[in-house]
Amino acid sequence: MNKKTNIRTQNKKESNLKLINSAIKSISKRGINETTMSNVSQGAGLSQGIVNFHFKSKELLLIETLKFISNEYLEAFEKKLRKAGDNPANKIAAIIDNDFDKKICNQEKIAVWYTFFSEVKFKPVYLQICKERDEYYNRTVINIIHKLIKFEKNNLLSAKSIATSLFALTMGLWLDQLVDAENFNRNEAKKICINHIKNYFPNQFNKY
Amino acid sequence: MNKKTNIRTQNKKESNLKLINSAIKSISKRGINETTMSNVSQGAGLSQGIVNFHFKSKELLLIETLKFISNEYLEAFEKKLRKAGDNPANKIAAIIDNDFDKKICNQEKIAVWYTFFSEVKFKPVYLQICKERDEYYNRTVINIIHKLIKFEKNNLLSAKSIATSLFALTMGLWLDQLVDAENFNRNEAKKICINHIKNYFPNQFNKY
DNA sequence: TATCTCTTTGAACAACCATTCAACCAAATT
DNA sequence: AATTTGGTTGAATGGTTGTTCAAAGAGATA
Repeated sequence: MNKKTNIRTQNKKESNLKLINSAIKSISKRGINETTMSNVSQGAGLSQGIVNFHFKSKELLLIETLKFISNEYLEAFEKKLRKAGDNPANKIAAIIDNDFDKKICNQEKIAVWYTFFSEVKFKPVYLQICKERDEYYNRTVINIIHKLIKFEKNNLLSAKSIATSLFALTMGLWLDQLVDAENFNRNEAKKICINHIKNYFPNQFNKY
Repeated sequence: MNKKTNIRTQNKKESNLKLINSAIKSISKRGINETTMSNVSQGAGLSQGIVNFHFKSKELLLIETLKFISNEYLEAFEKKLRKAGDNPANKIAAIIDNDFDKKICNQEKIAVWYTFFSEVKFKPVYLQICKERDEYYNRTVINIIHKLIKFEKNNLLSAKSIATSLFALTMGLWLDQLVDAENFNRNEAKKICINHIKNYFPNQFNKY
């Protein structure tokens, strides 16, 4: 029988996904320390020992969970970029749009991101996964900003610094959603980012 | 005998401080989950049961630790502001200077901040302490920006939004020091912040 | 249908760690 | 000097939780 239509393989994949989603929910609700194997398996509607069967250990489950949200981010990022066409200003706008899209930027996911951020200093694996995402973002943004600079000289900051600043601004606004949830506003956040970059390239962002 | 010169009271205070500093070190090295009472007491050169005597519980030690770095931040913030005089641009520059001062912005302290940030969602006490700091920062910055706007109309964003953006940018750059430690540069970070605000008020920041 | 393979169950286990506390000791009070 | 007060010690305790694994169940194979 074909491995892809194999019911067992399919079920296993499903259980895997259920467990990761349950882990996301639990981490965002309780944090990593108070997320237990019981929590995760119960949340997935499965039994105690199952997480160890699927992921070997709690640590490996956490790593897969981080990889999962990282991939989710990157896929959405690429998709929005492809849709944006060739215009560099539109591309930047698409990236900002993606970063504050409800699917990416919501209490649950942001809480999970920050849980992992807080441990990158002593968990090299977390650091590597986060860095890969960051570097991909930065490389992409730097390339776009080079094009913006070509059309509109900017003598205040380098492309690299502007990319860093946009990324930092985004991460900081994400944090706002955790610390100041009631006042956080997705559109306001987008506006802040757009204006930030518009200040460096007023002509190319005049329609925003 | 006067309570302030009382040797016991003095020693107790010293032990308290030693324990909090040891907690900061341990959290920044291992995170909260793997910071044990043994770790903390040993790091302070004291014995096992002592943390419970001083702080009642691990949770209360953590709360005091967060309060400690929060106060440290606010005190430095106020001090730098007082020194800056009345000019609003100088005041903003002083705030940025403080945020990336080595005493405030270093791997150890930032790691601790982010550890607590990551738990504000399910630890109301952490949230409250972080919020108090944030709100103080924001109120102060908004007031200064109102003055900047008076002298130099800005029709892109409100004072509130500009304050939010500066704070977010700062928090995001702090995060950079954790995730991209090798490339993080204190002066570059300052420059990014200054330029960000300079873009909104070019005339008042022309000397920066 | 019978056998084999892989997933799931859930009880048992072992390790870790926050907390407790009786005993000790040094400083304060009388 | 004698007594009281209160900070410190470190071993013992108890609860929590990640991990293991034998048994069971369900799908694949022949």
